[in-house]
Amino acid sequence: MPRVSRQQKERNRERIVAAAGQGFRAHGIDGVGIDEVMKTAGMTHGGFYNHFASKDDLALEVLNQGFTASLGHVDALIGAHPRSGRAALNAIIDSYLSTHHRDHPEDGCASSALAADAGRHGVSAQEEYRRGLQGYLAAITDLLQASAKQGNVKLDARRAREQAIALFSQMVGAQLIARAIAKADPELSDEVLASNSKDLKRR
Amino acid sequence: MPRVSRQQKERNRERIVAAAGQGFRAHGIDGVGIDEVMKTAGMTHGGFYNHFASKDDLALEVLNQGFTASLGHVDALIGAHPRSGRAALNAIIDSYLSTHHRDHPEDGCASSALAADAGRHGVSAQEEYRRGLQGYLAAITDLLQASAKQGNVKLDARRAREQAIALFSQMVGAQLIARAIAKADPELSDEVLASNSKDLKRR
DNA sequence: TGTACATCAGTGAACGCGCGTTCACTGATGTAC
DNA sequence: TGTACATCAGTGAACGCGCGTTCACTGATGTAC
Repeated sequence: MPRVSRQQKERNRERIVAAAGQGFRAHGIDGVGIDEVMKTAGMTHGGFYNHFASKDDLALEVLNQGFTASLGHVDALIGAHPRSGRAALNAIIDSYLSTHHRDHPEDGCASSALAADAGRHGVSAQEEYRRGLQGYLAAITDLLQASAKQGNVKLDARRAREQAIALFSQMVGAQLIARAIAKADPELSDEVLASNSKDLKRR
Repeated sequence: MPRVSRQQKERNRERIVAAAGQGFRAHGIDGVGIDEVMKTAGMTHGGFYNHFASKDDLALEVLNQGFTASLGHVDALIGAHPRSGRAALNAIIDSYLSTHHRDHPEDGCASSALAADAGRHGVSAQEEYRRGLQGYLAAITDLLQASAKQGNVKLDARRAREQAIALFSQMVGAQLIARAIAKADPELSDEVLASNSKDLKRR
């Protein structure tokens, strides 16, 4: 049957990245094979190397795209609350700490799903992670400043960034812990999400 | 040469668990093989199955022992500050968010090193994680209540637990993020630890 | 525009390696008398 | 206490499987004229 048009090739590449993104997030980079990724993308494994030099190369692309997608989601939430930084922040918190996000890491934030993988991978994977992280932090810092301004509270840039880091760290940790016990103790897992959500909104 | 005395066998088992604990924390459960664990423990791989039924079985033991050890460390820190819950809390925060802890996951907290692994493993691994988590939360809840009492602040049990969950989640998230970018951007990694430390102590 | 040829995306078999697990063997340990 | 035998912890080779990667092949796509 092959060969396939340039356009089709590009579509296929995107399907591979999408399939790998879901698989890697759900089961870790080492937890999913090329074979499975390609099958999910609707092809056989052999063609993989027409698109990527190696599995690591794919992982970099997944990190890159994953953060872009997540940041898009954050921007959409911000756009839905144009008048209030606080409301936008709360929407982000609710979305991030939802049970749905816990139960569907494959469609969720790359930062929580792949933090451990990035820590154990090479510099280039960490580069990608870093880029995504900076994006998140910038967005949250802006919201915190907007929110402070709207509430007539003083908040200098340094302090806003500090708080953004704290807030994001807490969301990531909460999600990881909630997932780590989701199967064994759903109630405790729910409690972890709920307590963090309450605490974050009180800040 | 073998066989070996009962006592020696017990010692060997402990060496295996210790070696696996360090390896698993540093590289993930899937990142270290039986062969490597046994070599580190000073034996050849064949004897492994005289001690454990499977690698998963070993992983459970590692989780179990790992949390016990970490909780012992926390207790020691608390013991060093018998008069002040706040001082003990700050000591825990400093220890947890130290660059040393970031750079030596193999000797560090099982909760941050193995959260992702637990989330992806079966119910029994999550059971162990849950047991350890409850231990941490109980210790922190107590400290928060002691600290509040010493400062003549009202803090009911439910609220103390809520804060303990938030605090611990933040520490775990901070460490995971710091590790995820440690090689690619040490400065940002340091900033993540420092900002979280400041923020946590302000609470 | 049509024809002839080169390119190359996807296929599926195969390779090589690592890893979890098994097994026959050995000889020191533990035990029964 | 000593002797004879059974047990079994560690050894190292081997097995089997999965996974990342390679490769010869095919036939549709892209291109040169």
